[in-house]
Amino acid sequence: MPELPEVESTVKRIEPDLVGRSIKDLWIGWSRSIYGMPRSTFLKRVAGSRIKSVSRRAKYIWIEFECAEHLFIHLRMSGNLLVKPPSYQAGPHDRLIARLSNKRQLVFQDTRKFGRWKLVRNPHEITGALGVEPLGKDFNSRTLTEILDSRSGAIKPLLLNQSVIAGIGNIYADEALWKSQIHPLTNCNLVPEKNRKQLVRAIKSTLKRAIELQGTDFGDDVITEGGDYRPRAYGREGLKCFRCSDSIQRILVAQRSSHFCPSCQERRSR
DNA sequence: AGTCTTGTTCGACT
DNA sequence: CAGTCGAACAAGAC
Repeated sequence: MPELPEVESTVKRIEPDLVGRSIKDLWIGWSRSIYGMPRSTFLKRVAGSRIKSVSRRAKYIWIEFECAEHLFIHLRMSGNLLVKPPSYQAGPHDRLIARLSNKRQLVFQDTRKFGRWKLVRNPHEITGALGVEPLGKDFNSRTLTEILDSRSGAIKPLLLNQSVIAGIGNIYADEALWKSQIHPLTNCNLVPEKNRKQLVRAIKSTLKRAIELQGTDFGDDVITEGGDYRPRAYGREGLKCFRCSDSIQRILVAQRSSHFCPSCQERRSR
């Protein structure tokens, strides 16, 4: 399940193969992977235009063309992007393949078909809806405090709200809360001062560490490959907490499974 | 064969 | 407006 670290890793991996190339043709295995336009329109709009940059904003891969078109790719649950040699033949989970000017192929694999490619002229159409970048300078204990004090609900759904903080998903939300010892149901405005500083540090360090390790690997996930990050809380229901050896619990918070240690993540709410 | 799980977005509702 | 809830998306595990 690609979140910010997996997206960042993907960008770093494919960027060198893409910059300076253009898209010559597009093979479509699942047309709904392209958001809101037919292949012909997509090709017409980027025809002959070289890729200027490949970057990341939140969980989006952002490909900018010299013709000032912007392609935003969201991997959702099972998406992955790979650059393959000219001889590569489409596999069963390949949904889109862009043939590049150097004959290599940008392959979009997506078992569950939730991922999307969206081409826009105005990048603000996508980025305008996104909150602060958690690894950026303007995410710090002062800005987090402003956010927390203006909210009444539980902390966990806030961390997942992309219009507030953009890029954290279910895995790293649980990880950051475990690290800063905050119960997922704690009301935002009741998070103690000292835990707020810890939370900012926990979010940044967890995301950075996961980027270094190229994300999290789940044996049961078909596509998401590689990563060496090992969760402390997420997916560890019934296993021992690495801090206090109590048993990690799983509960539903805003319909999302949330993993935490009942002993060292004290609940402050109600 | 049916149920459950998974992350995100969106619309309906309180 | 803030927040919750359910639906929808699709496939795989059991």
